[in-house]
Amino acid sequence: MAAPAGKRPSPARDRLLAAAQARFNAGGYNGTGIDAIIADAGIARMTLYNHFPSKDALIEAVLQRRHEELTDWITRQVEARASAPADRLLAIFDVLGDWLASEDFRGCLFVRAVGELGISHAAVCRAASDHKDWYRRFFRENARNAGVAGADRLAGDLLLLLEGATARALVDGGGRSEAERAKRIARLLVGSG
Amino acid sequence: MAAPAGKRPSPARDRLLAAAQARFNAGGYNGTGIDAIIADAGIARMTLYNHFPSKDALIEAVLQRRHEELTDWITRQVEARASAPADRLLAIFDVLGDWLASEDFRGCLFVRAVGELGISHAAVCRAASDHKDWYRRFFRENARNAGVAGADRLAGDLLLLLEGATARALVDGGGRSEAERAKRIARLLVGSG
DNA sequence: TTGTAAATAGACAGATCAGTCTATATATTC
DNA sequence: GAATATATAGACTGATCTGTCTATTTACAA
Repeated sequence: MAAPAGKRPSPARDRLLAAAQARFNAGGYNGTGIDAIIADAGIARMTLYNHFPSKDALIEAVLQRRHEELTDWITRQVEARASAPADRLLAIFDVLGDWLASEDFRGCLFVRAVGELGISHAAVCRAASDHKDWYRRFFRENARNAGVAGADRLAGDLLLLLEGATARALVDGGGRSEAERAKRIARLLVGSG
Repeated sequence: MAAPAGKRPSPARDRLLAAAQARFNAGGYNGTGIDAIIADAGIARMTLYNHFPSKDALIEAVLQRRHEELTDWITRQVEARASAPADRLLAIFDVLGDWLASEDFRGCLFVRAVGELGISHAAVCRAASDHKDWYRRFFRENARNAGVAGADRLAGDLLLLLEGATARALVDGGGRSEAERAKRIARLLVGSG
């Protein structure tokens, strides 16, 4: 059974990344030990280090996995809810509401990674920046396709709203209503473009 | 020389809290060890534990200190920039810009504390919630005094903007322009009240 | 001066951490 | 069946962590 140690998919690697993501989400990065992760994943210690050279590398892989998982989910959810670009600009806030109101919501893994590890971890900062850029592109392209003037500015505005609702939901809960609040403001911005 | 161990001010206690705040800001809570803090503060290990029973208690004290420091500074800055309630609703975003653009800005210590320590630390969650509530009250009272309709809703909206700009600045920098972005949206919301 | 309380340096305990090593087991491919 | 590669349990290292203890020193107050 192949797998060049850290690249290709494998059952153990999948369980490892899933367990690590759940643990990091629940307990933070520095607050989560390797032992808890491998116990959850049901794998041996060396299996982790055969796939990843270090905990830092595992964190980066978790963020990459989270990026794909989250953007795929959002894309599917938005497409299922709206087809017109202008509608999709707002529909993403309904999807956001589902996430913020979900049981295990604990804020954005990327923002938290920058806050906790930050400065010294260039790869983590880049992963977070790339992830947020995905939303910016989502907004900008839908804004352009909707014929909205000032698509760049609008994209930045909507990204700020999305981030704001996420942070508010982390600290004080009420994720659904914070997402609705963001959506209402977004509608105003799209309309007054 | 008095000081009932953990309550009243003392030079050592002040230096300790200042050093702890700077270290937590730069390296996170779990990522910062006691040794680094006492070395920066230039105090003995036991001096810390004479003032605070645990690292957790120190963290809570740092958050309390930060709350007073930050809200005092914002109050003074806003009052120096605007006197009319309606103007103060927007002036706080200029003050925010100064903070987000400052050298050592590393996101909101309260949001980061919830993200990193969260769940298990009730006192930390409460401190963060209380801190954010200060902004909400600031917005709400100024909105009421400005005669704006729907002051409660507006307060929540402006708080979301403030939080969004802060998170955006942490991940991608550009604090000044993110604060200006939030201010522009805020102006729209205040106007369309 | 004498009494009281705080601050000091530094050793220490006990736990936990990331990461390494070994020897065994398992499963696939030729 | 033989060869190859991965997964396994678990011991182990060395570092780091929070928190404790002791013995000394400093400094203020009566």
